[in-house]
Order: sequence, then C-alpha cells, then structure tokens
Amino acid sequence: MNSLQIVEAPVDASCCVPSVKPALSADEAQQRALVFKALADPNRLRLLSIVKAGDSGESCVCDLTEPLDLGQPTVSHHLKVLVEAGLLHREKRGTWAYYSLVPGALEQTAGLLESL
Amino acid sequence: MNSLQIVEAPVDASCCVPSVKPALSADEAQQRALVFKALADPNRLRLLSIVKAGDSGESCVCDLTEPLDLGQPTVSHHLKVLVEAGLLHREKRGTWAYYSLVPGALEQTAGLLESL
DNA sequence: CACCTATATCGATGAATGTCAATCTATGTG
DNA sequence: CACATAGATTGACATTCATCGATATAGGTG
Repeated sequence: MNSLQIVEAPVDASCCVPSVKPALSADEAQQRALVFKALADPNRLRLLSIVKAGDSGESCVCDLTEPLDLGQPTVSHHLKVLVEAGLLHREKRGTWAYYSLVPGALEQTAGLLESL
Repeated sequence: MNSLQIVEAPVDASCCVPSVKPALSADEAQQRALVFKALADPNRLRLLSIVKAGDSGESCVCDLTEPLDLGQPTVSHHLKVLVEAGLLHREKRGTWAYYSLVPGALEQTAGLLESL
C-alpha cells in the first residue's frame, strides 16, 4: 500500500531564483492547520476579540466568562487552546490569570494565508 | 468672565474618530469561524496550496487526488468545503471540474484576522 | 489553621468531522 | 445504444471536539 517511494531528486533551485513556490508538504500543512484549528471556533474568536478590545491589553478569566455566556471551565479550556496555538499569552498574578495577545501573532497567522 | 461659552461639541465621536472597536458579536464570530473551519484541515490547506501553485491557475480533481494520497470522494468533499467557504471557485468543463482560487479571498480572510 | 475565591483539570456526553466503499450522475466515445 | 470515465453523493464508522458538572489547586484573608 504505502510501499511506493518517491525519492525527491536533490534538484537544488533553492539558491538563486525564487521560481515557483512548491506546494505545501504534508508536515507543513499539519503544522499550519494547528493555528487555524484554534481559530475555527466562534467563541475563541470572540475571546481574542475581547482581549484585543480591552484597553489594558489584558483580561482575566472572570471578565471573559460573562460576555461569552459559557461556563468557567469551558472558557478556561478555550483560553488554553489559544495559548497553545501561540496566539495568547498567559500571566498569573496572584489569584488571577491575565491573558493578552501575543504581539504580532495575528499578523503572522495572516501571513500564513497569503504565503500559501 | 464665565460668560464665555465653551460650547462642548455634542460629543459625537461616532462620526470621525475610529474610537474603540467593540468586540465581536456572537453572530459575527460564528460567521467568521466558518472560513477558519475550512482552513483548519491540513489536507484542505494543501489543496489550496496546490491549486495556487499550479501554473494554469486551475486544477482538476484528478490532479489533486494523487498528491494528497486520499480517495477521490474525500478530495471531492474537501473541495466542496472550500468552495462553500468562498475560497475556491468551481467550473465544470466537459467531464472535468476545474478548481481555482477565488481572487482576493485569501487576502480578505487574512484581513479578518488583523481586524479582529 | 480554616475558609473563600479564581482558575485549572478531569470525566462524561453529545455533536461535528474526516475518511472510505459503494453508488449515482453526467459527459464523453465506440 | 452500450460502455468508459470524471466527479459528486450517500451511508457508515471512528475520531475529534465543545460543553458541562464535579473536583483539584493555589493564592488571599480572617
């Protein structure tokens, strides 16, 4: 079944000409899909938006639970997904956990799209 | 002295100043999540990439099945998802179906991110 | 210490999703 | 017409995921 081996020839066009960009490899695609998976949920988009809209640049979980009309564990779960995707930064101060946008992360993700 | 009238402008910041953008509504978030759902799969990212990399600007299903190592129905399914997300355009000519990038769709989606 | 509060983690459950084999549709071609 | 081919659709199955209630952890306060 998976016995066929397509040995990539060492054709090295990588040096001078930008030429044609090759299509995404399976590994690259898998990697990039992770970020979009994190963005593929309306509540997570709202979380990012609320954090971004906050004037202090950061929000704690207690400020995020109410506007989303979700349980606290669910919000905590979504925030974790966003942190693991590299979109949010988490900082714990005292009893509270403050979440803020990772600088440039959204722009970088947007770049992933245009450079497909 | 205090007869001078500092006529306070009828504070209507809604016209000129961008002011603070409100956070995403539930409906807006739901809508935007649809596109990211379509992008949240490595094989669909590869499909977009392959179609984009093709020099003719379009690819037919038969050209997309092999590099992805997926069955034809599965590829057809993914293509449908991408079309419904507004990312791909489908044109049938004879027996073949040709898929091409919707012009500006990727850039517009990237814009969704930066304007969160 | 005991108690409260903010947040994270765990386990369960129902819904959504990716994949395939089988089948259907439509457009060729002899 | 009979047959072949490209592609879409259907139904089933396994996996992933969003959500919740219950519980754990950890910092603050008396």
